Amino acid sequence: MGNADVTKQRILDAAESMFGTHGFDGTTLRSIVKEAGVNLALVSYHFGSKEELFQAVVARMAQPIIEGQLAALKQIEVTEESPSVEAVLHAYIRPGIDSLLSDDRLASGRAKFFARYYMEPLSVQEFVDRVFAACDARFLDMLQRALPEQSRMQLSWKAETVVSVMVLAITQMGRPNSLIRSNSKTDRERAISELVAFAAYGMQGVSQKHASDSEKRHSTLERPFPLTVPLFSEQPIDS
Amino acid sequence: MGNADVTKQRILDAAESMFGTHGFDGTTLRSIVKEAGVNLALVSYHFGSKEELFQAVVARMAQPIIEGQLAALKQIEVTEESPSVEAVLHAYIRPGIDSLLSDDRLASGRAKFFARYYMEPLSVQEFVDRVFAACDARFLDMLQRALPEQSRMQLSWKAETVVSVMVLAITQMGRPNSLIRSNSKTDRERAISELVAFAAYGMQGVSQKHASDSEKRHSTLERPFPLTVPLFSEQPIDS
DNA sequence: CTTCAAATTATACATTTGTTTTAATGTTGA
DNA sequence: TCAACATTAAAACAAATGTATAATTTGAAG
Repeated sequence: MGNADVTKQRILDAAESMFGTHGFDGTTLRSIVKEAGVNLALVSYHFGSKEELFQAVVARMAQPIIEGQLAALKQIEVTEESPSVEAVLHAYIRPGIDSLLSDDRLASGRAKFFARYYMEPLSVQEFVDRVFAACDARFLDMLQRALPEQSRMQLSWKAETVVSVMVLAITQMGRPNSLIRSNSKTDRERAISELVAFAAYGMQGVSQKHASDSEKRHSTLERPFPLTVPLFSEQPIDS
Repeated sequence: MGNADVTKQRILDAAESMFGTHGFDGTTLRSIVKEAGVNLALVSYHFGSKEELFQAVVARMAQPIIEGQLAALKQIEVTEESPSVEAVLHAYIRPGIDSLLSDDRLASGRAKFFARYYMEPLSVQEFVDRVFAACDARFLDMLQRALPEQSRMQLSWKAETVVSVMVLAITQMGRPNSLIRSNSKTDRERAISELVAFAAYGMQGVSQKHASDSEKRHSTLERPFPLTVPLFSEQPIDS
């Protein structure tokens, strides 16, 4: 019935906040149900176990992010022949920021949760990786098209870095001297712009010392700017 | 006596690994003493409590990092009049990477621990912040000298970002497509160079949209490259 | 109103946890 | 040798935890 769904959402809300603040092991089911204002047994009843509840929280949070990212990537595919680094990064970063901060009531806990589960134990990390794997792979492909001169390995660790930076920004939101001062539209927009700029510049950074590595021949430092690299390689991203 | 110190180090080693892998709440004292091969009561005997043991682990790990960073910063102060962004970042990143990965036997667990406690609950984070506060403040001051046109707020969140990126690199060490493939001197050197390059470029990135903010007047994008504010000799920061 | 399955509650239970204690044994320097 | 420190073993304990169960309430269909 409809009322059961309300209860499930209440539990998910509380779990999201608690898991984010105290981690998986540091969170007790009793603290969750207390914050949710429901009975302890309802967790088992609706979700089965603590672990399944955790997975439900991840799934609920990941869905709008992934959907937004895929939509933005598709938008780029159809509108731009050769996407710029900024465009790709923007397509990746904006849905993350917007989704995580959309619900004012949940923004803080949601940010903490998202940040935390990137550092959780292997089992948790692998689960999260699986959830985002398909979307991240497509993002990486697009990034490769925008930066064809960089090796896959370089792009890979830099892409992970972008995620980490984005998560950090959300986590620190509201703290003094943080990038996102408040969860307002204007602050979010500025943050997205700055994050994209930071990441785009960083992506272009190639070590001089080891620039003669096996995988790459050119250092972007040796070439004139523009960040935006013209691109002809076709290979459309399949569906 | 001397033997007691050995025992304490054994406990600290095991605790470092366990806390890193499973977090504070996810780690039991019994698992620690089992891995250390000592008796359970010795934790209370030598450290008092689980929390005090944790603090001891943090202190032991932070000390060489902070010492290395301060030494490198001092080196810059005396040798260069106007330090480059790269030099400052190098002074910050190298001691972190080197210290954390110096002991092969502990490298993996130490990296995990270091990465994890940046995402731990408020109480833990505040404790860690206190440990690194003085050193980080000096780093930020030096960075301000290298990038005088950027606001303190911008430098602050970007500096935090540098830490996060460094930690991420260490955490992912050894994984496929990660920046640090193995804990060898050459891989470390390359990683440091690439991290510095990434961070230095990112530091220069300033959002175009909001470049007319109250705090800053110039966008680095509007100026001709070079990233490097005058830098003549990249002399090795030895140890 | 009755019925009945879904939803919720209160309670119980077995485990694990951090911590402490007691007793015995080992180690080391004076 | 003496004495202080270090280590081990075993046990105990209260508190907290995830989970399971039986009882109760709810709400809508018949």
